[in-house]
Amino acid sequence: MPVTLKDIAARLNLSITTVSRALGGYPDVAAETRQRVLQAAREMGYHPNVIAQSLQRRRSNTLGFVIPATERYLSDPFFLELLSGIGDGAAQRGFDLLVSTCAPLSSEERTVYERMIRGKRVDGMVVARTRKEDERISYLVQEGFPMAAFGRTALALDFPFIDVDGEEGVGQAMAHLLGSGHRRIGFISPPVYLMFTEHRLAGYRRALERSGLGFDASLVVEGNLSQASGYEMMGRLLDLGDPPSAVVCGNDLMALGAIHAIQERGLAVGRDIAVVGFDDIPLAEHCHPPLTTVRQPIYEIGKMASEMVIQIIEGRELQERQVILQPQLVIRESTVTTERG
Amino acid sequence: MPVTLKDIAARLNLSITTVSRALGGYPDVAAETRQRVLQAAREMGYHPNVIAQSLQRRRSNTLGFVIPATERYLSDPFFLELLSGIGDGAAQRGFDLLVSTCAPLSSEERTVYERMIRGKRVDGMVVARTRKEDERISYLVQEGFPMAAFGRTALALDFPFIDVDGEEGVGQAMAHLLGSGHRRIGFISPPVYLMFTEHRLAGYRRALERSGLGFDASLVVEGNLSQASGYEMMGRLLDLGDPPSAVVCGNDLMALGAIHAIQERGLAVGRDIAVVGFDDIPLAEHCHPPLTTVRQPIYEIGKMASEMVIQIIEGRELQERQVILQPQLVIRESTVTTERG
DNA sequence: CTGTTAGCGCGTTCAA
DNA sequence: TTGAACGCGCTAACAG
Repeated sequence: MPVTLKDIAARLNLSITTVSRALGGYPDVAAETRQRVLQAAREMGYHPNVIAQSLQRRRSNTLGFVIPATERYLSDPFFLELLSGIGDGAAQRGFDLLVSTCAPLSSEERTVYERMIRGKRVDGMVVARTRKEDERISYLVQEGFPMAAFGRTALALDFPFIDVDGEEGVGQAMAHLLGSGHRRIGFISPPVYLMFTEHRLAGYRRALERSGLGFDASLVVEGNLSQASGYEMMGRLLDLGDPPSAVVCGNDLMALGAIHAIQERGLAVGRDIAVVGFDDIPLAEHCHPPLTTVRQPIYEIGKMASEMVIQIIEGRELQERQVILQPQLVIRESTVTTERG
Repeated sequence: MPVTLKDIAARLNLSITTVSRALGGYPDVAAETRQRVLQAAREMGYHPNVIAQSLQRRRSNTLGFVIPATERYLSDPFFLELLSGIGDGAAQRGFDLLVSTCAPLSSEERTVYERMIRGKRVDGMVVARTRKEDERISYLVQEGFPMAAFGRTALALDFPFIDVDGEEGVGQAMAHLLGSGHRRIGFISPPVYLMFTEHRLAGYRRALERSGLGFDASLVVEGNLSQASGYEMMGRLLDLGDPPSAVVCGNDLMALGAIHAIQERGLAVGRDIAVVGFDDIPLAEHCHPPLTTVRQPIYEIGKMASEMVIQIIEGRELQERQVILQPQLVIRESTVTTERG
């Protein structure tokens, strides 16, 4: 049986309240009494029952995060990095993290969020991979529930978020490719329902227009962020009568798939076809050739997001409710022509 | 304010008890009363307070999982797949999942486990990446706390686990390489403190001895499961006066790093040097060349593990307390000589 | 400085 | 079939 305040109180002939206060570090407790309580607690191996504390304080000290698992075999390292950022940020402030997975846009999604929130399981939520019309966000905002998102939406809603300027990021990538002489540049797009797709596509489009090349819809294909889809979509681009000499991918995973497709056809990535990704997951550095990509600090964003939610939960004002970070292009060999492929 | 049983009871002029019973599906409630309660609950948007339920039932219906995060930027897709398996298995049985990250072998590790367990936050734990002397397991066994592990230990402890026969898996890989004519085969080992290292190394060693080649310690190097270390360790093997013509890696991530190192030196993976991994993460199929690897069903193992823990929590007997699955070698182009590299 | 009382929201006796 | 009373373990108001 676990030891409770009651047990300590009984042993010391004190009231439960006094024990609670001594342990809680309240000032109105005799120094000697506090010592006795502390020692007894240690000896008896006391650990507070967090559930009981939560009920009483009406605070679970827990954050919720639902991983939008597109495929059954979820494998995007992106989420793991984000998850550890969120978890570490939470842990540093004494919060736990409750995690679920749920297919985005599915009917259960609402249920999963409701269960966490209405059941008082969590005090706040972190939302990732926001969508143009994001029902998760409108639900949370409507409920007035503490939250922070990684990403914006197209909704006219004011909520706390952190995002990376995807238009700028892809703009940098395009400038790099155009500067290297590329004139036909393809784009393997993420699903259009995602908000960041709009930004990244805008970066692509604007760069083309500014350079006077103009937008060519046949060079844009849509994948689902997995390597498999990057592989497939790159195949389609290569099958074009006049295939592109460079391709920008909506994320690193699709870029890896694209590299595979290119190499499988005996072409050299970098020399024959340049490839750019987005994210800079650790794999990007160690694939072959190393991937030029737009870096976003995923871990840090996760950490910031959980810190923001906790600030809100604790009723403190946020200095910055909406943060847009500037990404940075990391140039590696997948866009460099000296590469042997 | 959230609606509670009390609110429903007040509205219907019933006692809290009756409302609770009607909602809980107990038989001793008039059919008509039940209908009224159900309807009122729906109308008022009632959701049970899970925290209060947990306190009363002395069950949180939550599983705990601590990700052993070796690096700060945790990126092994292995854990994401395992996590989603655990989460799905738990969700199917009405359990939530509480997740933390913690560096393995660190001093905080004990604290993290204690916090979850002694605080009654979770009813059971899933442990992954077991170690030869695993303090997490000895702690849990000693506490008699419900748990299931992915992996065995060297401890003389009887606990529920699922594992994959790593000796057999590497044995298959070695048979394949030896059958292809390789005579100098390297091994990029996982950290020796991990239990599965012993099994996989045994498979390597035994195959060499059986084939009469004998074990050569200079062909074994130790990495830390990251691509970066696979890259580095492969470099060391290539720097040998008489480098191996094939290498077996302790996991896929290190294999990807090894491939990078090989290609960077202008050698062709498959033709010049064969590479085998372990895990079959989704990336293995879509790197270049596609990776020959020993497949273990990570998602399914995660699911089984959470199911096992829940069985134990619910006091039902386990049919199989200790499961050892047979892995399967998946042959792809990284070990096939026709590959151009 | 300490104890008594009350209550967080729920489930579970035991009577009626 | 229903309700009153109690307790899960803890914190907070108020006395003393």
